[in-house]
Amino acid sequence: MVFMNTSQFFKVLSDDTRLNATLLVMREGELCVCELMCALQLSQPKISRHLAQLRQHGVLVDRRKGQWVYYALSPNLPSWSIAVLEQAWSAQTSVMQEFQSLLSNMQDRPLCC
Amino acid sequence: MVFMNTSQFFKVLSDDTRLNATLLVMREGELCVCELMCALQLSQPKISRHLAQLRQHGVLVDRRKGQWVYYALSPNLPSWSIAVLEQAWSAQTSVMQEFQSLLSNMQDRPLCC
DNA sequence: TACACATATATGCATATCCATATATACAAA
DNA sequence: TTTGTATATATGGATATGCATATATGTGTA
Repeated sequence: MVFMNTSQFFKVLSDDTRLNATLLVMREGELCVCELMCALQLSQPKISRHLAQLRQHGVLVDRRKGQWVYYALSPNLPSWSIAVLEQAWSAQTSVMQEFQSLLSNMQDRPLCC
Repeated sequence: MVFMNTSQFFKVLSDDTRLNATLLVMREGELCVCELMCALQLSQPKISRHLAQLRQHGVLVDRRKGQWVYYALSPNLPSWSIAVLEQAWSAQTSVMQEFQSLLSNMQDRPLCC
């Protein structure tokens, strides 16, 4: 779904799981589902379902590599939504740093390309 | 409710009525309920309910003047949320201009201070 | 002044719809 | 088969909305 109006974009970001996953993916470049499970400490079906929503609304794109599916920010996002995500990051910095810390301490982390 | 986390802020803006009302109020400075009814072409109870939500979440503040209740952006909004609203305006400019046009054509518009 | 009425806004209630979540299961790759 | 990921289903809870009504203020009239 390429087209998205403004309130729909906010709606997609109105859930903590989706917001944190999006910001973490933005900052890290690309993350697979198991990395997000570890960083956000959430169950696999829960993460997966929210990632599907983000994909369906054109916020994230996915790419399978072997057994893993990696998610990244969509290259088609308009500049205003990137700017909104940057503002959200600035409002969330301290929380996001905890997620980054959990991620960097992850055991058996799959190697990104 | 002064404190608001990031996803809650997005949730408040995730509805067209609330988003458009907030942006219009931001641009016009202060608007009463009947002006918003006219600009957004929506019923009074519907507008009133959404304005109440915006007030309860600290996005708008209200001020009664005679029979009218005027709404304005809260002076306590953090800068990142102002920046988000500005981005939203830029994403919505053409639609918002139609609302501004309806507003300027309103008959018997109450005089703002 | 007192009273009736009009206008602007808010709210209680009922209802329909949407959303998040858990559990279980399916699919895909190694 | 095992591991990683997606999805179907059921369920509880939140949300939006319409209708009717309440409240608050203003206006006119006697």
